[in-house]
Amino acid sequence: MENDKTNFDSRSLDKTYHNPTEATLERIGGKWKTAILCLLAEQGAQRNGEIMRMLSPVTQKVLTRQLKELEADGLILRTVFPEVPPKVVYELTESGWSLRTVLDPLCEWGKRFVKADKSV
Amino acid sequence: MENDKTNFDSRSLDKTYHNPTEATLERIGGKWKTAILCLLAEQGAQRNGEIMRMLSPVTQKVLTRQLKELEADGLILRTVFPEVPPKVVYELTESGWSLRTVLDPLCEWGKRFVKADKSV
DNA sequence: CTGGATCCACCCTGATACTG
DNA sequence: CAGTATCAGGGTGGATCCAG
Repeated sequence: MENDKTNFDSRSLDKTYHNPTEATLERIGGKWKTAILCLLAEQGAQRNGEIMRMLSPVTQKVLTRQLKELEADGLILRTVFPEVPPKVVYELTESGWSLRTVLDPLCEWGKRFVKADKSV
Repeated sequence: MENDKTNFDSRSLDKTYHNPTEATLERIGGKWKTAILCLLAEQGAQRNGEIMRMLSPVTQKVLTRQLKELEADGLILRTVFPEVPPKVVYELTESGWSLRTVLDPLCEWGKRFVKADKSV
């Protein structure tokens, strides 16, 4: 009755993809995931509060979920420092770093598209 | 009362993106869009029925919507041949072709991830 | 052959309030 | 500071029937 949060890590087991791109998009497709990954890639390890501030209007709950999913997919590493007050740091894993080959073009194309869109 | 279908092309006007990647993902993020784009990139121009068969369990309505959105975003070109029976051909535009720089890494990473996932 | 119209169901996101 | 619980809303995919 409390394992209704683990639905996101069951997809990688039985899912059949029509296209390899689906596998990627399912992992970075969350609304804030690419922003998180880019942030960690550019700024290095960040605390929860830092990420929250950088992503402006994201709520704690949603951010936590995105982070948990990213962690479950092995893209980021979550480290808890046993201190008071609590301190949690997120950073990219090796697999997360390998996403730069995906995120960079994604970012580049987005910038070009938006620019072209405005110039019309 | 009949313009409730144009909601998908209004996002590019007022949307503020937290990250350039969002702009890209919003255009290729549909469930079948990457598959469509990859298909058109690899197989060239295709008819509606062809695409439908290639993407197996997609329904006509959903496929049509994805195609319309891709067309509205200027990624594919829709050509109607005034024949009986009707013949409609979809093909990539220049902008659509430029997406290969995004789709290729997306595809590559997906293949590697799935493979690594299974090898665990 | 191609595409529109409905109705439906699910998932994801978001707002708020609360806990350690 | 970090995370959870609950509830509500919107978007999106899907099944089916209908039309040119």
